[in-house]
Amino acid sequence: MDHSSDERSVPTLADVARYANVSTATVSRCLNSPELVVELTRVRVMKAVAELGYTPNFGARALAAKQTNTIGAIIPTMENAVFARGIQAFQEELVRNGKTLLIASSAYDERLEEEQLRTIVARGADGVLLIGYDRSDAIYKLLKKRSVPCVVAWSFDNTQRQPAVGFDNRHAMAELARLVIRQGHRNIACISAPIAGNDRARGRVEGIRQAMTEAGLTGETLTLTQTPYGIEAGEIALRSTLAKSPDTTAVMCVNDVLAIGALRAAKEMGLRVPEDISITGFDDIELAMLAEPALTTVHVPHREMGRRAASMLIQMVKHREIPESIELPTDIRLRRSLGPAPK
Amino acid sequence: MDHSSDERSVPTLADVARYANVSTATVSRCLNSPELVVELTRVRVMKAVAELGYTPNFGARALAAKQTNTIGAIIPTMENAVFARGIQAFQEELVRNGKTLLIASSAYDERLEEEQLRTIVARGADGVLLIGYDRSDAIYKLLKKRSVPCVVAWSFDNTQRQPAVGFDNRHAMAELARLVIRQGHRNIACISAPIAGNDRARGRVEGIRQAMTEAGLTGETLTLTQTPYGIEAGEIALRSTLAKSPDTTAVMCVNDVLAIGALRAAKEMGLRVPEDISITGFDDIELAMLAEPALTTVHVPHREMGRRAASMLIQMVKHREIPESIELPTDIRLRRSLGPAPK
DNA sequence: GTTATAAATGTAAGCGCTTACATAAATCCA
DNA sequence: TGGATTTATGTAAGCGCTTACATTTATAAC
Repeated sequence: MDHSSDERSVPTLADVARYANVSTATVSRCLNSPELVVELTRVRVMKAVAELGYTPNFGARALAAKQTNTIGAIIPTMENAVFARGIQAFQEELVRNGKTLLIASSAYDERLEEEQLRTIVARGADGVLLIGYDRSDAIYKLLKKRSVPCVVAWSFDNTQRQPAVGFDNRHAMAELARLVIRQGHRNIACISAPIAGNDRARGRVEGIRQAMTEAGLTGETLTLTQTPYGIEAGEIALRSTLAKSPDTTAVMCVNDVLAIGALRAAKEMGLRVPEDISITGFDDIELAMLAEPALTTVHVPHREMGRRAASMLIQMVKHREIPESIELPTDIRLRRSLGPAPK
Repeated sequence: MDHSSDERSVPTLADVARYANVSTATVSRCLNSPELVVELTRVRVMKAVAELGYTPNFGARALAAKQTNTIGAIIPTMENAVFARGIQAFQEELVRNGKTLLIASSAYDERLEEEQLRTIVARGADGVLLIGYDRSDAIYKLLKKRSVPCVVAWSFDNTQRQPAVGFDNRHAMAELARLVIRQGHRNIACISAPIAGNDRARGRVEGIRQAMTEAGLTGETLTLTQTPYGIEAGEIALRSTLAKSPDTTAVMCVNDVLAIGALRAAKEMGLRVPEDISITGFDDIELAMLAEPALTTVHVPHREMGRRAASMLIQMVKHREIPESIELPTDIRLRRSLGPAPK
């Protein structure tokens, strides 16, 4: 079978030490703080490392050093381009700093998120990235108890204490809603992801409400439809929205994917966008620009968010201090899908 | 300083053992092979675990058990929706089996891939997922030396020895090319990702060539343009393709993203698709159906691929045997972007 | 050339867990 | 009922590394 422990087997620190004729401590130092070892020795040791093809055993290292150089991230799903992009940038920044990414997805499920966090913490992640603030207290407590630094991304709210890198969802959406209202829309509907346990979606919906109130649209209520993620889900949601409120002239979606679905459903129903109905999104994924008509949406700097979240986390791990949260700007991309309200 | 059994610090196995008044071995058994422990004791131990909030230390466990329950994956980039989707499914299947995903991205760079693999292996991944066959021998050797099981995804080629879950890129693209040729196209061009070190792209290009040869299109040579990934890159590539070969009537792209770019450039240049020029893609991402006109492409079951790759890897880790590779079917989605060749 | 000081290396004690082996308790069978 | 099994638990030896501390060697200061 596989007697993998011949002389062929995986070399250990001790093997390298023997081969280079030094102590294990010296080898360890060559690897971790080379400046403590005189050049001559260091060269000899490195040669031994190379010749034996030695790679440190992670478990042993973690055990002895109480540091894993691993950062965990729990995101709702990678299938959402927005997260995929942010996480890609996050990971690149980690690698640049010698960290590895441990990844898990929660499928927008709070219980699953907690479970995943437990395994990530048990694996000794030095820090964790979480999406949005909303989650059970148990999670924050666990993090605190194990003193694992944590940063929140995709949200920014200065009433919250968690360090975050994100943007103000409510504010960004309110801005867009004001624009919609300025176009004369009064019967506005919103298609949202489920807002329970999702402060990003909730913030966006609240933003619309806020803008409506500001504009004195108090008689009209906002027609809100909650739905899962996906283009098809957006299509269905538009139909049910129009069934509920046939007078709707503008549909604001909390993300571009739902908006694309809504756009499609509108076309299928023979409605012209934006002449008969306006539709807006959020995120500004590539699709937004490509849609027909192109989608008015809120642009979010996903890559920058990922990158800065990584830096922040690395700082927190290194210096054990709580940094200032970072609020990133968003801006509105005005495109054809938003037009004046029909008479 | 920290007498590790204060109530404040992280509890260890020994703490649990003391609390439950059993030996550490028994606690360990309760956690790993509960059937070896009599119910009464087990209940007591589990209660202790819960009350102390104990979580096993991963490093220690890995060190002692020589198993990490971690699976690594190195993908070119998560920003490509195709990989994001496959990896999401891969990860879900891992979690279902109690494994965690360690993820890295290579940015299509062979050297980076090797480096990432080293760190993943050093972290004791029990198995690794790689995309495509093409890579330096050093990588396969490393894997072999450390006897880390590895499966290749997104490619299937029964002349290769690596276990794989994928599809035959060449064959799938040849099929599509035959269709294109049957529509009367003779001046065909291809926009591809760089084919060096990318057997998927290369296979697809070869598929086109093969179909052309079969059809006796030997005089005509295939105009090949290689370009990085991205919609914009696709646009630029189309322009340069048409500059090189103005007679081109069909442009086959090796993925949908490039095709979308090409589509857009064609429109900008005032060309009608498919009346003036036909364009095809590969992957069948959501965008393909949404494009105007909708994109003819090859549908690939990305999620299934991810899921089955995970199962295969788990089997390999558990039973230490080399499984049969799995060839997944692809099928052509005929949509408006492909039409008969103009006169 | 001492001796004090700094630099380089070595020694060995864990880190928290698993598991082979030893021991004790429970069950079986003639 | 007493030994032979079987079942449950305990003991303790590592797993491969880091690092405090001890020791040796080089350098500086006089």
